[in-house]
Amino acid sequence: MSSAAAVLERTELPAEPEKRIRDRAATERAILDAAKGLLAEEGFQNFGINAVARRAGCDKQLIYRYYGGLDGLVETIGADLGSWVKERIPEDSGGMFLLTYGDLMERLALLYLDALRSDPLMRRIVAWEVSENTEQVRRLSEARSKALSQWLERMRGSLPAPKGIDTPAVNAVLIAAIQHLVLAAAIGGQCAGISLKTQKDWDKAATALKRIVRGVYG
Amino acid sequence: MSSAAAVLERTELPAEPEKRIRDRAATERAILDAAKGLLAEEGFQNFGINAVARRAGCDKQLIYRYYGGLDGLVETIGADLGSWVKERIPEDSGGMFLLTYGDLMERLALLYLDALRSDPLMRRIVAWEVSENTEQVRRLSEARSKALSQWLERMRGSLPAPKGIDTPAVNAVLIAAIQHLVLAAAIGGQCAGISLKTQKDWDKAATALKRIVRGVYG
DNA sequence: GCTGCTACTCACCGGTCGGTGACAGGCTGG
DNA sequence: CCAGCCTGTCACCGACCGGTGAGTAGCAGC
Repeated sequence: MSSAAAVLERTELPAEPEKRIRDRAATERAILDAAKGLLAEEGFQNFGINAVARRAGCDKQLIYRYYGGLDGLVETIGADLGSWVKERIPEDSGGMFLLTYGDLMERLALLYLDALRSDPLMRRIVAWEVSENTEQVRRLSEARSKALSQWLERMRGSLPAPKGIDTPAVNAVLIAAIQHLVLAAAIGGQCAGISLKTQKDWDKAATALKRIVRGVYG
Repeated sequence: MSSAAAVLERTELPAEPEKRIRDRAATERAILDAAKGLLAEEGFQNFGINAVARRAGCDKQLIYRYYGGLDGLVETIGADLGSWVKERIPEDSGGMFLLTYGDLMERLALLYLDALRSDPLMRRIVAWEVSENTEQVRRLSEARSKALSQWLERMRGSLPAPKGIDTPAVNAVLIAAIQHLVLAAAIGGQCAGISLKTQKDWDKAATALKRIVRGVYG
């Protein structure tokens, strides 16, 4: 074992992440970013103290010190979900007037579909929610659903709900459908027999979704 | 350490599962049952060779020998899913005539909802499918979707599909909705803001589902 | 009784997990 | 200058993981 080999190995390592030296804020950020990235890329299966510390390039002890362990870290991620919503709320109505409840829900469904499709972290969190029933997941779930409902509320504005329809139940079914479609697609590229890989596939799914929304809400 | 203590401990153990002695078939069955039970009760998180062997009351070596490891065992579980369908297919039409495609899909949606609700193993498998993308899960997923599609096909009979509607896409959305509702309910007792605990909650969800089906298919 | 096969158990491997305590080095207030 | 704090490192713990090789109990045929 020559020192040359060691040097080679070192230089081969990808982008030695610029040693933070005694900069707590930067370290905390690195840990949080590592946690979010890891969760988004690997899922909750391999999400653990050791993995996060490895990815953040610091000692796991710091995670205990700064966040009080994995639970605190997850809670911090949950607290960030509020900002997720804010980033993704389109403030305008996309240039169209939402005259009816059907208009609103169609737009909302399609927006939510795209938002979830383009956000691996959120997808992993949703998958986590339906797979494990621990305290940390419950808290995360609560944060997510709160963020979502705020989003819905904001989109809804002052539009009156249609009479004679249990809108919360119907909307829950729609949301459930969207979430499951996106989860299944992200994992296996298909759901219940239809392929969900290309944009064309997604267009068909979106059309079906629109048809369903219009079917109930007109 | 007196032998009395050992005896006490032994008698305290729950239902010492009647030592199978050199009965390979029984051992194989015990392993398979343990695997299914463990998966249904604990989920895929803690599903491993050691846990299955512990529950089956035998050495994990036997799992390697008889099933070729966890993968083979999972595959065997998948093969059993066909029988799951057969057990749950109501051969009659529930005493009603299914005149339209809407009739069929409504009945099918409600049946699938109840079937999933009452089968923890199937729920865990669905949750697994949207959480992990390994070969074993893919195979399991394939077996499940095949069993499901056969079920649908059998229910459908010779009813013509409505024109002008992308029925596969619409049905996929419906199936997705059902699966996600049941998964979310089984974990947290709610989904997208509505509670899913009591039978009354489920009635409301079922009504919403019916309304949606009738909205698209008439 | 001996041989040989099958069913089965045990002990151990390397590795990773979450978690903790001790310690080194730099910065800061005095 | 030094004491004390803060940041970060390191070594280590017990538990569990999947996986393997060696060894043991029970039964058949001869």
